[in-house]
Amino acid sequence: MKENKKSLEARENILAAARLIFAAKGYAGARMQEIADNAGINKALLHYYYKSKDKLFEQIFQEALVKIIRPLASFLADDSELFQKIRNISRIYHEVLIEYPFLPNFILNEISTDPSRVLHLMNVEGVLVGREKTFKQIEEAIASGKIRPINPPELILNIISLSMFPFASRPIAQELMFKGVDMDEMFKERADQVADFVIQSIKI
Amino acid sequence: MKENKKSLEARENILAAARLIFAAKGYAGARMQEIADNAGINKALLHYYYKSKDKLFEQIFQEALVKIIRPLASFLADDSELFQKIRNISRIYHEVLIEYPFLPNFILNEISTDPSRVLHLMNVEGVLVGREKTFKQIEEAIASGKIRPINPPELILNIISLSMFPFASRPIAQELMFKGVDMDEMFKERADQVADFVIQSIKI
DNA sequence: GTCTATATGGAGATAGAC
DNA sequence: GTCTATCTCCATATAGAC
Repeated sequence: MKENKKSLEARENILAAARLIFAAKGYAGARMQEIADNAGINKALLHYYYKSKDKLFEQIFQEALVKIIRPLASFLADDSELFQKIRNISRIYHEVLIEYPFLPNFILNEISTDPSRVLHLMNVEGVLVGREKTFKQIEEAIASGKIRPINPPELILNIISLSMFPFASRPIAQELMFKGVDMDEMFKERADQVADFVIQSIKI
Repeated sequence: MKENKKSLEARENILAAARLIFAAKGYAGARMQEIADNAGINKALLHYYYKSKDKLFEQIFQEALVKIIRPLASFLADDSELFQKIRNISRIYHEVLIEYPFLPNFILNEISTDPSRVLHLMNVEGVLVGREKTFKQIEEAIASGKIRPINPPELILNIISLSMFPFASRPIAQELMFKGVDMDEMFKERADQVADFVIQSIKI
C-alpha cells in the first residue's frame, strides 16, 4: 500500500482524464479505454488503480457535487447583509464555473431522478440550518420594506438559475445569441451583472 | 409502403417510449430492449420500424429541438411591445416545459459540444432575422429611457435561464429548496413571476 | 408484420508474464 | 507496477420461419 511519486502522479493523471471524459460524455457514454488513453496508460493499469468504472465515477461525481453544494452552503450560512450575500454567491459560482464550466450539465444529468447522493451531502455540508436562516433573513427584508415580496426559495432559485444556466447552455447560446462573441470574457463580467440584475429586481 | 392502423399505432407507441427512455437516460444510456418493452413490442420489430438506434434517436432529438427553438424564434420575430413579449416567451416556455419537463436537460446533454444540428434548425426557423429585430428593439428601449442599459443577448439569456433552469434542476431543487412543496403548482404560477422579475429589474 | 434465434462487435474486467 | 492477451457479457442488429 505504499505509494511512490510515480503512482501518485498516475492516480492524478487518471482523475484528470476521468473528469474530462465523464463530464463530456456522462457515465454511460464514457469509455475506460478513452480515459486510459487520456491518462497516458493502458486499460489494465487503469483497472489496477481504480477497481471499476463505477468506483472511479463515484469519486469524480462526489468531487463535482461538492464544488456545487459547498458554495451554496456557505451562502446560506453567511451572516452578511442580504445584497452582499447575493453578490458573493454570484461571484463564487462564476469563479467555480469559469474553471469547471461543465459542472452544471454533468451533475444535472447524472443525478437524473435519484437525488439520494445530494441528500446525504446536504447534511454533511449543513445546508439545512443555513437554509432556514437565509429564508428568515429574506422574510425579514420583505417585512421591513427593504425588498419586494418574493418566495424565498424562488429568489434563491433565480440567483442560481442566472448563474448556472448560461454555462450549461454555452454551446447553443454561442450559436443562437453570441455569434462571434468571446464568452469567456462575457462570463467574467457577468458575475456582478447577475447580482445587479437580481438586486434591481427585488429592491424597493 | 402502405400503413395500416395497427402499424401506425405501433410507430406512435415506439416514439412515445423512445421519448421517455432517451430523455431519461440519454443516447448512450438508453437500451433498445427497454424501448421495445415500453412500446409493447419486441426488439426485432423495433428495428423493423426504425432501422437503427441512431435513426430513432435523431428523430426524437429533432422533435425535442423544435419544441425549444420554435418558441424562441416566435419570440424574436414578434412585433409586440417589449414587456409583453417577455411575458409571452416566459408563458410559452413554462407551458411547454410543464408538459415536457425533461427537454432542457435532454437537449443540453446530447448537444454536448457539437451545435451543428442547432445551427441548421436556426436557419429553418428564421431565428437570425428575428434576432436582429429584437436586439434593435431592446437597444431602442434603452435609448428612449424605457429600460436600463443591458446587453440585449444577455437580457434574453436571463429570461431563458429563469424559465428553463428550474426544470433542469428540479430533482435537486426539490431536495435543496422545495422540500414538501408541490413543484408542479409552483411552476404554473412561475411563468408570470419570472416575467415580473425580469421587467422589474430592467424598467426605469 | 411479427416472432425466435443468432451473428457480431464492443466494453468492462481479469490472468498472468515480466 | 506495467504490459499483452483474453474472458465474458451485453447491446445492436439481422436471418429466417411463420
